[in-house]
Amino acid sequence: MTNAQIAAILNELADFMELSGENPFKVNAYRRAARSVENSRHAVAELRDHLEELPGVGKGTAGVIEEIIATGRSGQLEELRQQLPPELPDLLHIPGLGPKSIYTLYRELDITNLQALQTAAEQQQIRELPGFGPKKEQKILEEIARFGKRPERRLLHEALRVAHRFKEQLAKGEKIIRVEMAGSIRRLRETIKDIDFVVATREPGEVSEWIVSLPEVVEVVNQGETKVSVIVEAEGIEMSVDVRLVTPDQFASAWHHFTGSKEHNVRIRQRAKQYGWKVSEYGIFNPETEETKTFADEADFFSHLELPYIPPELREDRGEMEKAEQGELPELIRIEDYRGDLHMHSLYSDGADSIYKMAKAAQERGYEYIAITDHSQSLKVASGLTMDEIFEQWEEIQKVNEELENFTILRGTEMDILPDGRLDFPDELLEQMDIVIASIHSSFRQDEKTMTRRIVEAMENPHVDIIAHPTGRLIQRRDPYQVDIDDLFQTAADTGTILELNANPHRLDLNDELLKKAKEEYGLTFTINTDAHSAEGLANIFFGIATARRGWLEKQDVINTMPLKDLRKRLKKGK
DNA sequence: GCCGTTTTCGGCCCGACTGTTTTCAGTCG
Repeated sequence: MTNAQIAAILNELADFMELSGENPFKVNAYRRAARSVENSRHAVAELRDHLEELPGVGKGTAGVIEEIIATGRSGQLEELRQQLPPELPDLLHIPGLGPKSIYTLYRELDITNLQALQTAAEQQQIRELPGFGPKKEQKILEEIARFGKRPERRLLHEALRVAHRFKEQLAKGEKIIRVEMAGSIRRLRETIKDIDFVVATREPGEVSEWIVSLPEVVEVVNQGETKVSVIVEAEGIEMSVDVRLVTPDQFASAWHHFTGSKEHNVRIRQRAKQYGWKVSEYGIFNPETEETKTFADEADFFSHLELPYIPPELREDRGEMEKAEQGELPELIRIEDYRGDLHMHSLYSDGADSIYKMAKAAQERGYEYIAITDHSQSLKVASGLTMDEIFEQWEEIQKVNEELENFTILRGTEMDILPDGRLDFPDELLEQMDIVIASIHSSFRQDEKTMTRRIVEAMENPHVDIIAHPTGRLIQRRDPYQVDIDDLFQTAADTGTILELNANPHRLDLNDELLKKAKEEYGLTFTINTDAHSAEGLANIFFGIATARRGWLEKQDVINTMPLKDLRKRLKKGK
């Protein structure tokens, strides 16, 4: 039983309890316990009688968790499933419908699923219910029509393209004093549901009118004095955008508030409460003086709560508040610390650019070195290199190296780990390489034992320096391989193998949570690489650094921050 | 159901917006 599986059952339990009108604080307690299980650094299934040490887990939820671990199920959940239609929680995904409305619809009209909801709305039955009306009925129909059409979440790189474009537009507003991104896009989460902006202005009414008139706005969802919600189309992508309008002196508080996360904000409010203050998007209210304090910037805001500045990427309530209180926040890696990209492809395999062009582009980015790591012979779909082609490539690398000043190209390979666990090149070749990356590109569906064995054996080879994209997931497209991640981390620690954070925005693999776990529990070292297939692809390092920061990585955790001499030493792995 | 440097009860983050009301409930972030 994984933490995620246990948490999923607790969350489902919370959904059903909410729908059956259970005390909201109780429902919230289950959600909190679920989150705590999910974020635990330990395998909760192994915790035994230490369950109640998890924050938000007490006697009651501990009992439920024990039952889930022992039987894989929850009697309470089964019971609720008997009492309520099993598809009812699906309706919670319809925007504008919450537990109260759904329960009313079920009780009064026997609506148990999406289809029944649509039929009832079309037959104008919903408008007759207390608390409902024609407008709500219409909105339900619109949301059903939209349901599943637009992807619920977009990849960060797509969302950022839309956000940058729309921000440029907003910045042109005459009455707009300042505009910044907030929400999950500012925290650089790997996927984004809607884009948040905070705008400072003294003329909110006028600005709100102006925003909805912008050419990128294709639909106005709602519009008030302090908030405008619209659908924006830019760069061929439609996304929902929320713009919050505040006065200039409220800006810092509002920016923090709308950056979230929700969970982080809860912790901030709880801390303020210890001083007897109330935090809102407008500032920090002191009931004794009846004054609302506003702030020059976010650092000022945090400092009023006697906290150091917490970077947006950490604001997830994954331990940042505790560390901030103790003055032990990590000094997160920055893009300026990055000296060279160690995983990229050239024309020799499936890349679009020559070695020279890749090197030149890297040099222009301020790098000191790169590694050319084309695919190996078995990966025929990507024109993997035979040994003879490798030797040819080395000659070209040497030539370009002589041509470029203060820059070094390392001889590397991204070598396939074959389905039976063998490596695609013999040791005699590997030992002549400057850098050897091993990775999986075939037989993704092997069972956990086979897959784990396959990767572990590759790490045990003294010439394999790096495992690329260690879980193989493609965000929202392909699940990770079945692999025992703790085995993998332990072997990396034992053998000195470096795990990659692949910066491709579709991969981001290892992800933020696994990075944090690998660092904290196993003390691993990482490499961040773009896996670029063209010179432009090198720019994706932005997403790698973003994910590394979300995974609490510091400069010293990442080999790409080392000077070349130290890097070469680190790559020896006891050879 | 959880929690406690206001500790075993009585709170639990806070405010905006919408659609339904005629003073507010439900939803959302």
